[in-house]
Amino acid sequence: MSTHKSDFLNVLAERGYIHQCSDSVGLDALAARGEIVCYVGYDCTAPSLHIGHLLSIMMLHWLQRTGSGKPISLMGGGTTRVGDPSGRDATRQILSIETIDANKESIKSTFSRFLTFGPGATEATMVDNAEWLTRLNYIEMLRDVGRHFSINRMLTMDSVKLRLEREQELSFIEFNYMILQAYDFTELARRYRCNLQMGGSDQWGNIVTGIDLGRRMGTHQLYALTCPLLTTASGAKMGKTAVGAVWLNEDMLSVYDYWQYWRNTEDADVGRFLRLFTTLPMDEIARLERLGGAEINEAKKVLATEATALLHGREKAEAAAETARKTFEEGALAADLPTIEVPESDIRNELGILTAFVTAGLVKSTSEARRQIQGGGLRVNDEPVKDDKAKLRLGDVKDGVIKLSLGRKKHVLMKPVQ
RNA sequence: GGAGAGGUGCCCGAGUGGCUAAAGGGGACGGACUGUAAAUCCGUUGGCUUCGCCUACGCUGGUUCGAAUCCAGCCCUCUCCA
Repeated sequence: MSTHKSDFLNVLAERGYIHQCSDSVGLDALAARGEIVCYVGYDCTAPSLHIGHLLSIMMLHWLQRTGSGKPISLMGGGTTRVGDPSGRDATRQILSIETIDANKESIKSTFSRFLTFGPGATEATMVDNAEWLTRLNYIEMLRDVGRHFSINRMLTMDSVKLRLEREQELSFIEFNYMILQAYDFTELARRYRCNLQMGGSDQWGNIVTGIDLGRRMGTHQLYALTCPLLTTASGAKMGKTAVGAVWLNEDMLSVYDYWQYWRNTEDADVGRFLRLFTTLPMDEIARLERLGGAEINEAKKVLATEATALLHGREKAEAAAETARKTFEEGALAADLPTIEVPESDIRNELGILTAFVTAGLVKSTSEARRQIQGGGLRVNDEPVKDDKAKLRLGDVKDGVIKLSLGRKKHVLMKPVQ
């Protein structure tokens, strides 16, 4: 099964991370000598990375873990000001510099969970391309870099071509994105002897453009490695939950909800996700994958706990598992469920059921609450709500809380406080 | 700058004066069935102090008893031409 010389490529291959590679033989040789310096770029378009970024982070993790080289996580403080058109139908909203900087700060912490930072040969580094991109001079840039780009070829790149075919606007600023990303690659090659860029399969064009630019500008040989764009077995894009995107920052998605996301994996995805999103040994994964029928739920729990432990730490992951066990398997009240506090006087004065569910954040509006009641989707202390004029009273408080539920899976505890 | 096409709810898309809170589809949410899965079936999908009221079809005005639908101006997108 070991088709490569290096642990790095063997691990990536057997776990299913590899989509395309510009030169796997050449890259394998570098990896075997531990000479890879690899970067992945992350745009700062939101205050948190999400589950879609996880694959490339895991690849950096494995690079470090196999001792094959040095990971660099590049914050796109500069490129985010331009906006990547790849995989986008419409122009990105141009973000303010303050927003980008705030996002950048908020994203950074995620990496320390997966990578060890430091000056060593296999220790990770974090850089921000604003550092060099914002200092570029337009005319110099055109002369030194721009002359290496052929518009003819740029127009054939998917990120550009798709826009044009769909008759969606592509602004000049976006058109420049790939030039900046290509330039980043050469800049990192110069500064850190970076020789590999990884990313999602939608980044292939941008990365290969960078390799090309490197050759024309006389850097050492550069390599590209992309991971597949993930969808679930039934074809849906990954990363959506009831709550919204699956964020990696804890303040945007609770550990419990993150655990739940993995727990609800489709049967057909369990093996694949165990390989991609946990670091369990392959034979253990093979064993879990063989579980059939209802037993596969055990594998899903392992997946959830392992994946959560990587991001949030084992202690929190196990607490989430325990909360889920109490809630689903015992039907008991788990104190760790999301809790909101309300003044006790509100409940003493009888809180309207509609308002209560809106306050708890389970529904967006009282109208939605009404509809959910009609459809039988709201419960108080596990009893279905039948009347939209019902009130919460002090008598509903059990063990200090009132349990509000939307559907079978979403629960919020309402806690009266003085 | 000129000519033409177009801007509808989360998205796609029908609708060319009242029966339109706006067909149909997708997505999403809920219910049933299960295994906290998938598939399937059913329901819901603007807001509120909900047997009523308010807000909504790019924006602003106008015509009309009545406008998403007609008129005027403006903004934006696309195609062709200069």
